[in-house]
Amino acid sequence: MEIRQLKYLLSAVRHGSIKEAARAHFVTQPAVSIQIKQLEEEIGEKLLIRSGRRVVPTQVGELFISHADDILKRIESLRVSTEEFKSLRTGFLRLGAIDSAGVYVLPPVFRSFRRKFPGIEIRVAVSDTRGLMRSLQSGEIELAIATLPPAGEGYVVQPIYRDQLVLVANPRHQLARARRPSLRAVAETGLIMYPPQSTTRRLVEQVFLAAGISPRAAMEISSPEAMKRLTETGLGASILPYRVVAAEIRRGTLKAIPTGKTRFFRMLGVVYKNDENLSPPSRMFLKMLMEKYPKEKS
Amino acid sequence: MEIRQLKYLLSAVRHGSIKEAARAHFVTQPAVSIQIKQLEEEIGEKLLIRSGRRVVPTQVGELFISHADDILKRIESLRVSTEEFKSLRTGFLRLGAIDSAGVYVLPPVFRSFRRKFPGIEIRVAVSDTRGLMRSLQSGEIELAIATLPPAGEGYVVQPIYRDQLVLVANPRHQLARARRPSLRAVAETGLIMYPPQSTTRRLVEQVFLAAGISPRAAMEISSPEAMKRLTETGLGASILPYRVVAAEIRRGTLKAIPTGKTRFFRMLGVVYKNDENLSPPSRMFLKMLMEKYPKEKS
DNA sequence: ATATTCTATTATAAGTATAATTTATTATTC
DNA sequence: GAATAATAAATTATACTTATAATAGAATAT
Repeated sequence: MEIRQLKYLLSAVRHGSIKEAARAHFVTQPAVSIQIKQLEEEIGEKLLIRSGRRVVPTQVGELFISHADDILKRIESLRVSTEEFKSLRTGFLRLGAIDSAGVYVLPPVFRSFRRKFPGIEIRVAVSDTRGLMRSLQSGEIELAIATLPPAGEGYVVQPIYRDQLVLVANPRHQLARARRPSLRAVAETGLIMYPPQSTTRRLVEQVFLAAGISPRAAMEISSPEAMKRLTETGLGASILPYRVVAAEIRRGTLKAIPTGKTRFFRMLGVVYKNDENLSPPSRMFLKMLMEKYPKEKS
Repeated sequence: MEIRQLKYLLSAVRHGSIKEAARAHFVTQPAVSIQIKQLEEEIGEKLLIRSGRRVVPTQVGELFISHADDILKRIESLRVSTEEFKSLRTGFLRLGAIDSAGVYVLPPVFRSFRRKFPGIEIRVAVSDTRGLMRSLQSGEIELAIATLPPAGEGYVVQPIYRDQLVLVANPRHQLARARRPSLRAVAETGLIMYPPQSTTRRLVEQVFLAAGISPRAAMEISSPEAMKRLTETGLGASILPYRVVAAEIRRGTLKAIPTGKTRFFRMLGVVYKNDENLSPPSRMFLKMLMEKYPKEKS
């Protein structure tokens, strides 16, 4: 049984003529005759009664056309759904992001994506870079906005945002009262830091290590918001994304401490498995993301 | 888009492997690879992610398999329906019925069944309910039209006909001459009854027992026609299906004796093992029977 | 750990077999 | 006798097979 045969049969019954059915499908009359005959042979029953000027379905023929009509409609519906999917009218966008990307980098892109493709459901998983890479590997998400460089091979990595980090402390903290504390002084004071596996933690440590200093962690916690609160409380200084603490600095509850020509920063980037297998929504989101944050040098 | 392609795709996803899908369809691996690739090219989207050891569907792939599954199920259902239809062109309908069902309930259904399916041979075994249940159990018949409730478990039972029973006697019988005989008088007069194992006998006895009376059997015989003849001869009164004695009452050879508010009746119903295993002719007969005698309350 | 086989799976290429279609013709029916 | 469908033979298209290459995990050694 072939889709073609069902189409021809349906057409022949609808037109009441094999000749017309053939014309409707842009084939010759024998093509239709043969296909219908094959179908009849396969099921072992006559489907059409050729009564001279018109062809009419037998009882089994009736059964066939009612089912066939349904089947062909469903095939058409599959076609339509696929087109809708391709044209981004429906579907899912599954991505993951680190905390601060979810808060500062993505929202404007989400907004314009939503406006352009209101039918697509956006699902964001927030985790640290390591967790994101795992989700990427397992296929839970197709895109990850993570701290660069991510661990793992075989990924496409595109930097999108240079995230400035800044040393902050409670204004009455000893570092805040110093004129311009040395890197060594900062290291010895005890910092509130990201956990050891964190990419940002490693980046920060590398800056210290380049100066031959090994920083001491007064406390470790993974949430930047929590780090901020603890720092405000005066538990220690911390090195945080500028955007996370910008409001507090303005308000005066945190003080930005100058670090001379030593600059802390991290690159955020989008990571994905490979171009070929991205779903249309992911592909589109990636495009819009790159337009918003044109390629940065890492 | 071809049925074959949908089958291969579905199979590849279900097995998580193109190789296995090929094996399941008794073709070589490239056959499946190529067909899926063609489908992908036709719709312009990747359907499978070939990630080494396993293949997994893309988002569009998911969409496809859910629709494809449905489409293939419907094609299968068309096949099955056709086969069922074909099998109604020839074959046997084997059923059993109690005497009065064979005479009064079934004939109109037989008539229309015969007209619609002239190629099917109808074989009716007439027996009492117990005998019918045995024949049902052994597979000699697939349907039984019996007195409810039938003994035995694991049967589907559908009531179809409320069979009114009536007390009759020869007009010169002592009960016939009484104004309105009491139930006790009837019991003591000695009745011509069905045999003790008969369902109808038990139903009748229950009515007497409910009034604290135990009826006496003047004679026991299993055929209602015989009971009727014996009653006409004046051998005793009997409680018989109204339809069996309607003509005799009209003719005056039997007299219907009023029993006040005590009403005798029995439910007739169709009994069968279970829906799944019914042959197409039986299924069709059952359908026509239920149309003729829409569901009754027992 | 890292690099290097090994193994299992999928993709590609070329040839073959199968099946669909066309052209030409014959049969059927009103 | 006009119109339509069926059949036959030839052609074209396409699905499949065999053989081989590419690829990605897993296993093994360094």
